[in-house]
Amino acid sequence: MTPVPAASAVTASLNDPRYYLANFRFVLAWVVERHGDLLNDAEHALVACIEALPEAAQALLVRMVMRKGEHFRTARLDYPEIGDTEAALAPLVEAGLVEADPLLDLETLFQQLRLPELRRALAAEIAAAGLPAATAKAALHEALAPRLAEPRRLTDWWPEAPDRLVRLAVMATCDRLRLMFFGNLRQDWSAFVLAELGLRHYERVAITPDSRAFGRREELDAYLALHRLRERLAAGEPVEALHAELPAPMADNAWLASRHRRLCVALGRQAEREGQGEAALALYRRAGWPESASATPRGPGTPPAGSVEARIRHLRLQERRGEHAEALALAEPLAAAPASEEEAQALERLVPRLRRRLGLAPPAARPEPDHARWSLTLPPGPVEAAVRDHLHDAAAPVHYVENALLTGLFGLLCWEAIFAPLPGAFFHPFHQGPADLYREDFVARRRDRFDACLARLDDGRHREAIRATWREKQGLASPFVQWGALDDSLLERALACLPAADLRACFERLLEDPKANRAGLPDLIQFRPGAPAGEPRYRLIEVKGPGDRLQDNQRRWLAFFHARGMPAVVCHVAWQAVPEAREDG
DNA sequence: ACCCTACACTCAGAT
DNA sequence: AAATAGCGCG
DNA sequence: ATCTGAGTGTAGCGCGCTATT
Ligand SMILES: [Mn+2]
Ligand SMILES: [Mn+2]
Repeated sequence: MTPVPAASAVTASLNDPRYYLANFRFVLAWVVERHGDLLNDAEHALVACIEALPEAAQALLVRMVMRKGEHFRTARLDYPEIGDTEAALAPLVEAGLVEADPLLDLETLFQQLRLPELRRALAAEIAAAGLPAATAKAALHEALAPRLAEPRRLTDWWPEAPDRLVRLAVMATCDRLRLMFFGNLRQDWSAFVLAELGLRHYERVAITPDSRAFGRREELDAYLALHRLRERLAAGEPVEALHAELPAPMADNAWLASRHRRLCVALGRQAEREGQGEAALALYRRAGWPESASATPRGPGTPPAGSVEARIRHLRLQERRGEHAEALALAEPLAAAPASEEEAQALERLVPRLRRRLGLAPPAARPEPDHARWSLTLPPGPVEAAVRDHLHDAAAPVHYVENALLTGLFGLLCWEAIFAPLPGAFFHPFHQGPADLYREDFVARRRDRFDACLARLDDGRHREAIRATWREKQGLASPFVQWGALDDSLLERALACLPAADLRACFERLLEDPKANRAGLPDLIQFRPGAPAGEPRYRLIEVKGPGDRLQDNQRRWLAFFHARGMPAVVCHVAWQAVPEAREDG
């Protein structure tokens, strides 16, 4: 085991005017050391090439890497700590890391030039198209796009341009390095600065040298391929083209297979919006019943391995298309062995609708909502605060906590299990939580650790354990603890009033499906420390204003509270009529 | 986990 | 021409 | 009237600059 250095120990001091270069070089060294076998020759050569550049050139390269897009006007590359931009640029162009005067399509030209510049550069075209001189940028682009489809260089688009334009040629490789380092593409170079500024604090977790996100180059390639398709989807490209390019899911990597399914669902939803019902169904089928393409369908009574959301969307789309019998034939086996509470809940709504449409006997009537209901009429305002203030009493204080209290207590009690240094869970200094938090086997891999943490609920040790973590880990990023939403008095009231058995039940439920059950908890909690013995010393209150309704995850938590005999109510609010603010007239 | 997540709010359509 | 969205930045 | 699904909006570090409408 080598300890991962604390984030604060690896981030460059902001007193260094080229702090960002120090951070970038830290990543280069880290990747070469730990992921060297995943780099091809060209990538190794690129790293060596960068290291051999003059420092000003390296710094300018990193400035470009950290900025948005690949194209830059040289006038916009003006950095005091770098000095002469042209001098710093020359070695980058020489080495092929930056392309001088690249071909630009019209869209890029419009991004790079300001409107007055475009009017000068394209004066002839604007006149030829008969466009008014004051045409707005978007309208100008739309009007000229058909006539100017051919890419040209800036020196051709606008020979009188006062500066040059360059293109960073290594952005894709830098993204790949970033992906190897972070194990995702949502984190970027700013993680270093935010940590250095003290805006983010991370737990230090020991890791093995071989602990990393990717074991094989093909996995990186697969991640990047899915990511590029997702980007094109977000950019508005029609689904048809993307669907055709969808790669086969990676058979031996459950994480990447799940990312593949999520992309299928996203494509399916867009296909629905585009009116491509058949394509949407095919995508949902692919994500929802992934192994049904092979010749090994699972036996009856076993839920499919695919995405619940994909299956439900498939059924709903079939319903909308009038394919009720086909939908029911798929739905009934699922209802007999749902993969999760979410799926069961969705099918409880779907199957009766389908059966009714087909003239079949409705299934047994669903039980009525079994949570307590209150109704209040209050003066208008933010609805949760209105109810909190209405119910609040010195002897029965109310806190507006939503998910923060129960997930926070869980995160504090189970800190050691969550941040346990398992292989593949932590591999850089900027983890909010373990990388495998939402994977199928997250809990199974840590069962004993979680059991040990929860065992403290059985003899009251949990209180001191939670307080200790609250003190010692204060402010460290955690997927469960929102530090700002808790305070000492809330914590002490919760520890005094929440029975350990109730906490244990909630935490077990969280562990059954951390992703689905981490949300949906009621808005308010009221503590009654002085309640007579035998009466509950807390109650949970979900507030609903006019026009709001319970979400699925809220209903599932309420059903759970009811089944466990835990006090939870839904409080429906109506607004008091406000005396009309009269206008003088 | 800033194309994600969580929650409330809004609208439309079915019953 | 004031308001605003997006970006760059530490 | 009630239920349901789908879509939208807000918020995510905070500040200053700038391009655009
Ligand atoms: Mn709420
Ligand atoms: Mn609510």
